[in-house]
Amino acid sequence: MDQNRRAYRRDSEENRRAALIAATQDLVAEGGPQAATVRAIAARAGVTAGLIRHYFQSKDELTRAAYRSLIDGMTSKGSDAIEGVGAQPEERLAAFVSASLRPPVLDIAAVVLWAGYMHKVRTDPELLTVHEAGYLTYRDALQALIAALPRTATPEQLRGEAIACNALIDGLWLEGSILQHAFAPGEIVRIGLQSVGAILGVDLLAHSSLLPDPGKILS
Amino acid sequence: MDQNRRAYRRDSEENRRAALIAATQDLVAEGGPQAATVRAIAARAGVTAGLIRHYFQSKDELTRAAYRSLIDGMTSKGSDAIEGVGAQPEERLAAFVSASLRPPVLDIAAVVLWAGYMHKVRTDPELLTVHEAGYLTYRDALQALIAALPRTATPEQLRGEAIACNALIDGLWLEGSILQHAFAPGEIVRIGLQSVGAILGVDLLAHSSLLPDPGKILS
DNA sequence: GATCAAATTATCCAAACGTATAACAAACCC
DNA sequence: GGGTTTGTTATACGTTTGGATAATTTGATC
Repeated sequence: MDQNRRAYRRDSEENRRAALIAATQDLVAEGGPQAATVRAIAARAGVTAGLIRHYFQSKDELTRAAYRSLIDGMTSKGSDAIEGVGAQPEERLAAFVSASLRPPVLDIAAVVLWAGYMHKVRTDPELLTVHEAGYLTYRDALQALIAALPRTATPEQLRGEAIACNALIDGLWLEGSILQHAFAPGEIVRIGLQSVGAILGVDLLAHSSLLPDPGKILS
Repeated sequence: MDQNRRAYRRDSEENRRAALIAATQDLVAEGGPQAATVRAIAARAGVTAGLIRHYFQSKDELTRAAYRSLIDGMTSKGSDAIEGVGAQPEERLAAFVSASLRPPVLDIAAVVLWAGYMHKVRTDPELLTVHEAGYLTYRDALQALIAALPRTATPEQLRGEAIACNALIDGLWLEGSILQHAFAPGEIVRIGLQSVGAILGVDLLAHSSLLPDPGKILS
């Protein structure tokens, strides 16, 4: 037995894969794609580099898995927010929009992480599929909420409105995250609700508790 | 004289720096930040790697210069578009919006290039300043066009509207570029004009020649 | 046309990269 | 509790990285 050999505990495939994916995301968010080397990922996950290739065919495959995990997480956050909210359509839409424009979604680390994968999304057809599926899932959820509003709208109109509201949220998410100091607390959410309302011809501000937890916002 | 030594011509500092910056942008757009190695950049620019350090203190400084160049180029495209357009406020705003949602701005390579710098923007205070300056320049130009509309609006309202319209354009630019095939030709521009108009309470579609060059759009 | 500063190339270096493979040991089975 | 499996570590390899420095050629000056 080698005294200098590192002690370790076996773990389930599930846990190891999750740990490696989380480590990858952390490193990309902190230091960009270049920081996510196999050695750094392994160190962050508390294992040695060789183990990566035991669970993933290559580093690229780990990268793909990490991107899938990111997209799944981000798109689900929106839908999670409308669970437990009242049945009033305006209220539900407002909750959906608000959740996407507040931490942990509105977060510079999330933007950096997302942007770090952009190039691979363009290059790798599989990742483009993941991106598109995530985008459409989110947009469809948004469109369903819009369709539930007490208005009459053609399918074409609904599609355009969903695309526009989605884009508005994306843009606010981007700049609100990157230039956090350039906006007042709650300003991004307020502008989002106001503008989505303007696009759809409804008043969302009236149907949203602008400060769902004032204590936390001030802290 | 070494027969094998590479032949070369002297060039102005201006040209060399521009060539190196252009090569850097090309490579980042094509293969992501990792593809922009000093050797690849030099090869693309038609020189040898050592020359980079002759004109830039380090690779990082070249990277910064390339990002500055990108931001300057993108923000100016919007303002360029309203030159020569009639004096009618709606018409000018429509031209500004349209230009930002069409090639060469609406372009997956531009998005990938922009995203490739995201991490450095977060890390490097100098790049964050460049980003913020570019963002504010564009938004201020937008706000000036909005202020010129035949309406009455408070400064606070104007600020919010400019932020919202800017975000809407950003979001449409992003998804319209990445998922080009998911939208009909001209759909992004139409949705942009329609939604910006809805936010501001004016009809931009009526004031824009939706197909400024139908032949080109169909080709 | 000899001189000379500057532009450009060539070469070298230590470090870090992803990957491959062999050695080891922890948990499980019977 | 001995044997087997396989999760995990250790080590090595060839390549590429950004940076430093030396050698050389260019174009301008006088």
